[in-house]
Amino acid sequence: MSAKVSGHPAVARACRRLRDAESPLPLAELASEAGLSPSHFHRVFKAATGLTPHQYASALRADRVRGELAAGRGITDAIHEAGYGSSSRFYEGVAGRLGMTPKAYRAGGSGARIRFAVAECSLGAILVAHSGRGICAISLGGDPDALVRELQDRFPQAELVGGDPGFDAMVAQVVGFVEAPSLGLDLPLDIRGTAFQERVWQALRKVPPGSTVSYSELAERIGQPGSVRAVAGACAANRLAVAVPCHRVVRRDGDLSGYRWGVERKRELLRRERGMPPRRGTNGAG
DNA sequence: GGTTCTCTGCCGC
DNA sequence: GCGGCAGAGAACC
Repeated sequence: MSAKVSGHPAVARACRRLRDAESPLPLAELASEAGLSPSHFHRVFKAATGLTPHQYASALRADRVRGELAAGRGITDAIHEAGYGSSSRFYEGVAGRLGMTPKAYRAGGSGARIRFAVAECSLGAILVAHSGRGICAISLGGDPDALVRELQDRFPQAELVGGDPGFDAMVAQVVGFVEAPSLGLDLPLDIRGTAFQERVWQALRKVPPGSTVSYSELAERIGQPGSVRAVAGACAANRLAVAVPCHRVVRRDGDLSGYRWGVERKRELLRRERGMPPRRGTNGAG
């Protein structure tokens, strides 16, 4: 277990440097501060964080924009404050980071179009939502209406489009994946989180079906053994059931801990992934 | 459109 | 574990 986080104080320091830096830091500079060659530092950093230094830095910048926008700052100011040299550069990459324009983001998703559908699977109702970039929500529950309300709460201003017939094939693919996670999901995901959350989610996606990790193990895997609570928080913030397999995180003592979509569903997912027969009475439906 | 930087794979120590 | 290099691709101007 307590896999020692192989000599990564350098990485932690680099992360702090990136956080504090006003302007982008070149790889060579980070590496020399870490006392490593650029190529080796790059490898070590990615192994520890799940992101390359460059990806990590842009995730941080996007965090800052989100923070500035959430604080009600003007869009141009927010982009500038976050460390983007020019707004055109920000807009080039923003679709990927925010999933929508800054104006739309600030307005709670207004103008964004989110297609969704609710289906039945063996775990009850399942909602799948797509932002145009990728799947932005997969949620499970007993009551389909509640799932839709939850989506609406999350994107209060977005235009939610349901019942799109062209959407069925994709939903079927997601349902198939939920029924058998080991098959993998061959669809792009629209994952949106803070830099830290994205690291945790990356690490989660590397946990193979049928196995579990503890929160502290996960914290070690992202190179921050002291951040167990933050890791648990990031797991809890996951919006993509099964695709980001937060159900594979359990307490060290074997306790299942919690699950956004119901601890019974977590139990059932884990049973299936271990090749055990499905249990009756888990799903709300039949 | 050219240059610089990033990123990865591979090999050597 | 670490360095270095090559080649492809992305970022930047």
